[in-house]
Amino acid sequence: MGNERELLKGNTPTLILAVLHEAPMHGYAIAQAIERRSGDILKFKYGTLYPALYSLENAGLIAGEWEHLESERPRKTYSITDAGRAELASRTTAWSQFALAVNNIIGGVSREQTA
Amino acid sequence: MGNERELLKGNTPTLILAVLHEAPMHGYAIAQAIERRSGDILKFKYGTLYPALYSLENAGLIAGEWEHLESERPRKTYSITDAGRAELASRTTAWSQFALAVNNIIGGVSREQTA
DNA sequence: TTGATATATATCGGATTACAAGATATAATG
DNA sequence: CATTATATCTTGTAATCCGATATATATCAA
Repeated sequence: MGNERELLKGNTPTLILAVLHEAPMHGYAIAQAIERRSGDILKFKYGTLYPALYSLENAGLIAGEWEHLESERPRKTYSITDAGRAELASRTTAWSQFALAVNNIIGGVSREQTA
Repeated sequence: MGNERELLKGNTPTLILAVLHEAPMHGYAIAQAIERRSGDILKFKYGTLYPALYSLENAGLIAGEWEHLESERPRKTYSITDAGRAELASRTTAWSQFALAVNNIIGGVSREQTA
């Protein structure tokens, strides 16, 4: 029953939008950015990442463009769209409310532990 | 794409263990306690609750006992076990780390909104 | 040359999870 | 009598993440 991995569910699009909100990036770099910024707590798997990118692009929240540079593998760089920024705002609000609600319930437990 | 419901994924057992950590309760009361304490942000559905209770009982993290009171519907009251308390501690730690990691990534966005 | 490692994208199937919907049943209230 | 609140339970569906696998290039070491 120790599946902390389930915690990620529902937050993948939020995290992708959040890193693209600061700079356009290609898939591999997005995964690295999330890992680095989370202090290696969140590890993005490629079986999760790429389908999520297609879904976001399909929904018009991000826009991808292929780059064919010489002496490098072709890669697709994504940028956040206006719709994506609106979605991000809505999702960060939802996350804050959710996190607050969870803390209200488990708060007593963690207070005990640190006491 | 507006499924905040997915946020709950993986946290259901944590929330149940957290409320049972304070007092034994039967299923219906657990759902109410979570709703109330979350300020009505978290709404527990019974198709989620009861399977989760069986799973937790099966794993030895909670213990259920039927009460057959006169002039009342039979109901099953659950208590948290020692193993459940250990699991709760582990899960609250995992949650705190996860929430911190997410905030590290989306933090910039919410700071913009409140600025 | 060969092997390992890092970069980079992509797909499929399995497992887990939450929820909607519906069934069942009692007590209290209008 | 009808409705609402209480209380438990099951089934099927949809969503999501991840492991595994495949492809392909560049670099570095043995």
